[in-house]
Order: sequence, then C-alpha cells, then structure tokens
Amino acid sequence: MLSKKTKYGLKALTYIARSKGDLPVPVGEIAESENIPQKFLESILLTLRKSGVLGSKKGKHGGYYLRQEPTEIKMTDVMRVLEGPIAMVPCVSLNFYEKCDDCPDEEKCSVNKLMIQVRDNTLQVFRNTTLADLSGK
Amino acid sequence: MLSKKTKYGLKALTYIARSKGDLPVPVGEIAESENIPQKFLESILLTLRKSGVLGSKKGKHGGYYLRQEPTEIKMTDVMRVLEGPIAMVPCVSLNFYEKCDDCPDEEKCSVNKLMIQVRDNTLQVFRNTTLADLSGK
DNA sequence: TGTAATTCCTAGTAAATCTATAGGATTAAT
DNA sequence: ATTAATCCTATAGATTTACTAGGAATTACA
Repeated sequence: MLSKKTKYGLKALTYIARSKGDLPVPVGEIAESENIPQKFLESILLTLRKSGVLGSKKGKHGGYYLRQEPTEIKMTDVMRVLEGPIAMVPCVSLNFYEKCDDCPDEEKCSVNKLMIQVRDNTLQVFRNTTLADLSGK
Repeated sequence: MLSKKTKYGLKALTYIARSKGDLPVPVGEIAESENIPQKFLESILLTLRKSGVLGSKKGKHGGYYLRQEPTEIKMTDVMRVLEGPIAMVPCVSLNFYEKCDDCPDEEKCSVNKLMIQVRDNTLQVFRNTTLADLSGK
C-alpha cells in the first residue's frame, strides 16, 4: 500500500508543477487545495527539499518550487524519496539491497524470482513517467 | 513492502508443491526446513486453507496439501489472500475498491493514473505466474 | 523598525498494523 | 491410550503511520 505521505507528496508536486507564475508556492495553499493536513505536508515537502527535488524560499512570499523541469523529474527518484525501496523485498532491491536472514540461497528462492519480475515491471513504469506526465504538462 | 506473512506463505506453498508422495505435509516440517516460526506458520496455512488454496488433514500423519495442481494456482489469488489488494491505492483496486476521501475527482487525479499503470503491470506478472513456476514444476 | 507570513526543526503521540506467542481443544492413526 | 497433528481464540510487544505541538529563523514590506 502506498503511504499517505507518498500520496500527498505526489499530489503536492503535481500542484506545484501546474501552478502558474514564478512565485514559490506556499504550503498552506497546497494543503487547502488538495485537502492535506498542513503540518503533515510541511514535513513531507521538507524531505523533498532535502532530497533535492524541491527548492524553497523562506519568509513572506516564500514557498516551494521545482528545481528541475517537470519533464526531468522522474518517478523513480520521487518514489524512492517518499516511499523508500521500489522492490517489495529488500533482497531484490537495487538501491536498498539487504540479504534475507531466513533464505540460505537467493538463487533458489522462489519469492526472490517472482519479486524480481514485479520490481522490473514497476521500475519500467516509474522510469518512463515524469512529473510532466502527472501534471499534464 | 511484502509482509513476512506473505513471504512465509509463498515459501510454504512452494515447499508443499515440491514435496514428493501423497502424504499431507505437516507444518512442523515446513517450519523447520524454511526457517519460519511454527506457530506463525500455522496461522498462515490456516488462512490459506480457509480461502480454498490448501486442504488439510487432522491428526497423526495429518498436514496440508494443495487442492489444485500447481499449474492451476495463480499468484493473483495467492497474493490477494495473503497480502490483500494488489493495487497500491484502494481507488485503483479491482477487488478491494474504495473511494479516496480527499480526492474529489478520480479522473483528474495524477496519483490515480500512475497507480493504474503500476497495478496493470503487477497484475500481468501475477496472472502469468503459477505455483508451478515458483516451485519449478 | 516592526509585523505578518512563511519555512525550518525537534519532539512527541495516538492508532493501526505486523509479527509473532500462549494455551489448549479437537481429531485421527496406531 | 498415546501420540501427532490441525484448529481456534486471545493477546502482547514492536514497529510504522499519520499526524500534532510549539516555537525558532528568515524575509518582505509598510
């Protein structure tokens, strides 16, 4: 299941991508428009900023803005920041690999084989989708 | 992330599919061989039985057995029993659909569109994979 | 210079979910 | 009878999720 954090994050990014003008977008505006608890959204946008997806400006007329064009912002990156590993098991994760403590031999593990397929298919979707696709730009 | 319940369940099913002979397979044997806590595995196999994937026989020489050929047991069914919805958001689930309480219009929701693609790709894998593929039979 | 509007940061908390464990009742083979 | 299994209910500890609280720091602008 997708966490609310990720869902809210994606909606907020979409909102920012669609917003007109050069002014950074304040959290309050996004929260109200997208029905997201403001304080929660604050913390989400903060992690997106720390990961380099968003930039921010403090103070009056401050807010958040995209650091790249929507066409350059890939879902693989966004999803990894918000949701964590794309793979369903760590032993199949490209960016967050971990060996299973049960499983003596990954090569022979039936779950491993199945989850590699799922990972590859999901990855294909996220690699071929950018924020521009989400926001219709 | 895949729950341990699902992971253990898949491993157990694979083990049963690979086991020779007509005798039902006792939980203790699977638990030991696959490094799964026995009591936990008991409850997992119980839900697989209640859902119709497994049959069981009580008492001495009892245990669990497949109710269909491995080639007939699809991952879509097994995953739905063990893990629940295949979709990452309820508003995109075929078998467990629920409207989002935030989102006023699904048609216009960027998350919705993206998750439909992920769902379809994942579904394709699970529909084309049976227990026979996992167990190498 | 002061005030309002914003991000930034740390901490905490209530609820849900996950991962089991406990203890026995029931059933069947020998 | 004894032994070896499944079946059933309850519960407990750990982790994660989804927030909330409170205020410090920064900036625009009157």
